[in-house]
This record gives sequence, structure tokens and C-alpha cells, in this order.
Amino acid sequence: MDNGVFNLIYDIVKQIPKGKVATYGQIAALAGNRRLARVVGYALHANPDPEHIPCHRVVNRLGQVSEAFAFGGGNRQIELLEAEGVILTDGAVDLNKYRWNRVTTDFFL
DNA sequence: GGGGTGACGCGTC
DNA sequence: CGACGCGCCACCC
Repeated sequence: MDNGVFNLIYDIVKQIPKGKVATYGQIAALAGNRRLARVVGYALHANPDPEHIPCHRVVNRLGQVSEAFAFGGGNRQIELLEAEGVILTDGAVDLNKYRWNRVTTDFFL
């Protein structure tokens, strides 16, 4: 079943609330090791369920979206984020404000 | 079955 | 301050 971290990554990405963004390292850290960031990127790259996996809410530690975003093609990711209320500055979001804190979210929950 | 790469992050030179 | 390599896991050839 979830023998791999892959499945876990999908589960975490699905938990990202609307209007917030998470970094690959953040997800990787929740998955077990922040070094798994590469696997996170690969997992999103596979994106077997884009309708349930908001990969567009996942950005790198710089808050910038991947230019190699093959999810719909082009900067589609940016438009999706703005549609959720996330302001993008030069293709990057303010992680200080939009970074999804699972701990904080859990605190509010 | 083995080797190389990748939508990243961080440490070190 | 800038550039390079390493580490991790999974998938492709």
C-alpha cells in the first residue's frame, strides 16, 4: 500500500488549505525527511490525481512556481493561485504570509 | 539487474 | 557573494 513516501506526499498535498501554499521541503519534512524534496517534486510530476492534488499550491522554498510546470502548461499555476486569493509577486508568493503551517493549521483546528 | 535522472534543499568551497 | 555537490526516493532506459 503506502510502502513508499509517494503515497504519503499525495496525502499531505491534499491537506493544503485553499489560499495557502506549501514548499517542497515542507512537504518533504512532513513526509519524513526534508531531503525527500526531490521525491516530492517527482510525486507532483506524476500527479496521478490533479483534481485532488493541488500541485499548483506547491512551490519551491523561494515561493516561485516551477517553470517546468507541465500541469496544464505554462504559468497556469499562477492563475490558479491568484484565483484562490494568493497574491503572486513576480511569479513568487509571500511565504511569510501564504506558507502553509500545518502546525498552525492544526492549532486552529 | 544496473545506472542515470529529476517539478528540491542545504552545506561547503 | 557566487558556484558546485551531496542526499534522499522513485521512475525510466
